[in-house]
Amino acid sequence: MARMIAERADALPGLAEVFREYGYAGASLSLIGTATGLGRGSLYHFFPGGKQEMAAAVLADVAGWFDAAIFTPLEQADDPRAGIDAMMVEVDRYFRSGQRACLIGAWGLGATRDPFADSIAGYFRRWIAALQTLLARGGVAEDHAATLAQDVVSGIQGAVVLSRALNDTSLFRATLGRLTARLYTALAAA
Amino acid sequence: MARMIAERADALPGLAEVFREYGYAGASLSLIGTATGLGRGSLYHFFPGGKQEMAAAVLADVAGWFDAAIFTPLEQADDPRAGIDAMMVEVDRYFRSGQRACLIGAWGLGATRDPFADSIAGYFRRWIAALQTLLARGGVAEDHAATLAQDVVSGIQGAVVLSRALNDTSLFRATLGRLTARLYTALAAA
DNA sequence: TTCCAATTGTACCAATCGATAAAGACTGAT
DNA sequence: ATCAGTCTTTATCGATTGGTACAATTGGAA
Repeated sequence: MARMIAERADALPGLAEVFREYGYAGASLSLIGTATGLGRGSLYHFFPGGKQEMAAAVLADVAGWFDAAIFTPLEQADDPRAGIDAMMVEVDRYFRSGQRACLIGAWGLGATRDPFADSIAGYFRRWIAALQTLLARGGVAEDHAATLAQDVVSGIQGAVVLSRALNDTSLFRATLGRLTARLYTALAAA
Repeated sequence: MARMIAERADALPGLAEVFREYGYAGASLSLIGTATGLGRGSLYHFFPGGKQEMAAAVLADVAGWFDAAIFTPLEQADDPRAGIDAMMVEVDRYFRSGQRACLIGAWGLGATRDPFADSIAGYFRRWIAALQTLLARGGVAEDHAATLAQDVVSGIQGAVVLSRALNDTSLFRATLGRLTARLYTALAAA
C-alpha cells in the first residue's frame, strides 16, 4: 500500500489550496484529505503536529516560493526595469490575475495570524525590502524608494482583494500596469 | 429570564467582531454566544436562519453603515476636497488605522463569499461609483476618475492587509495620506 | 389580575471536528 | 528470506459543531 512516491512536499499544493479557499478554521481534515488524496494516517505521519504543522508548512512553502521566484530575482536583477517586469509577470501568474487569494495576506487579517504573525510580517517586509533595494540601485532616493515599495506591495494586495470581490481579472492586470508605470516614472526621474 | 431589552440589532456589533476576527467557519456558536451575550435560544430566535442569516445580517449592517457614513456623504458633498477628507477620516476611524480587518474584503477572498458574492461585489462597486461621481463632479475626466477611484478603494484594502500584517498603524495613515494627495492632484489638474 | 406574545435557559440531537492507536502493506537493504 | 523502517488503512476517541425542541420566565396590554 505504500507508494514511496509520496513525500511531505507533494501534499503542500493541495494543502495550500484548501487553506487558501477555506481559511484555517474552515479547512477540515476531510477537505484536506480530499484535496491531498491522503488519509488521516498519512497526514499525521507527515505532519505529526497536526493541522497547525500543516499550516506552518504551507506558509513556509509559499514564502519560500516567493523568495525564490520573486524576492531574490528582484534583488539580483541587473536592470531595475527588467526586474520589475519579471516581478509583475510572476505576480500576475501566481495570483491568477487576482482570482487567487493571497494566503499570507488573508491569514494576516484574522485570528489565524497569531501563531504565524512573525512569518506573515516577515514575508511582507522581505518583499518591500527587495523592491526598495532595486529602486535604490536604480537611483531612486531612499525615502521615496521606501514609500514606493510599500505602495506597490500594498497595491498588489488591494488589487487581489478588489479584483476577486468584483470577479474582474482585467482590473487586476490594469492595476499592475499602473503600479509598474509608477515605478518606471520614479526610475526615470532618478 | 426575558430581558425585553434585546433587539436583533443589538447583537450585530458583537456578531460582526467575531466574524471579522475568526471568519465564517471559525466563528462558532459558543464564540458568538460569548461575544453577544446571548444564548442559543435567543440567537435562533432573532436569526431563525442560523449562522448564515447572522452572517447576512452582519454583511448588510456593515454595508449599510458604509452607505450612510461614507458613500452617501461622498456623493452629496458640496466640495470634493471636503468629501474626500471626510471619507478618509471615517475610513481611518472605522478600520482603526488598519488594525481592524475589512470583513467584506476578507470574505471576498475565500469560499465564504459564494453565498454573498453579490453583496460583496455591490459594496465595492458602490464605493468606487461614489468616489468616481465625486471626482467627475470635481472636473476630473471620466476615465481618469474611474481608474483613480478603483486605485483608491483598492489602495485602502491593500493598506488594511499590509498594515495589519506589519502591525503598523502609521503605515495605514501614511498610505491614506498619499491616496488623498493623488486625489487632490487630479482635482487640481482638472 | 389575567393573559399573551416575546424572550430566554436548558437539555439534547446527529454529525463532524481534530487527533490517536494499532495493525497491515509495502519498500530497500542485508 | 528476513528485517527495519516507511507509509497507509481503519476504527475509534472525546470534544465540539450547528441546530432543535420545549418549558420557564418575563413585560406589557387587556
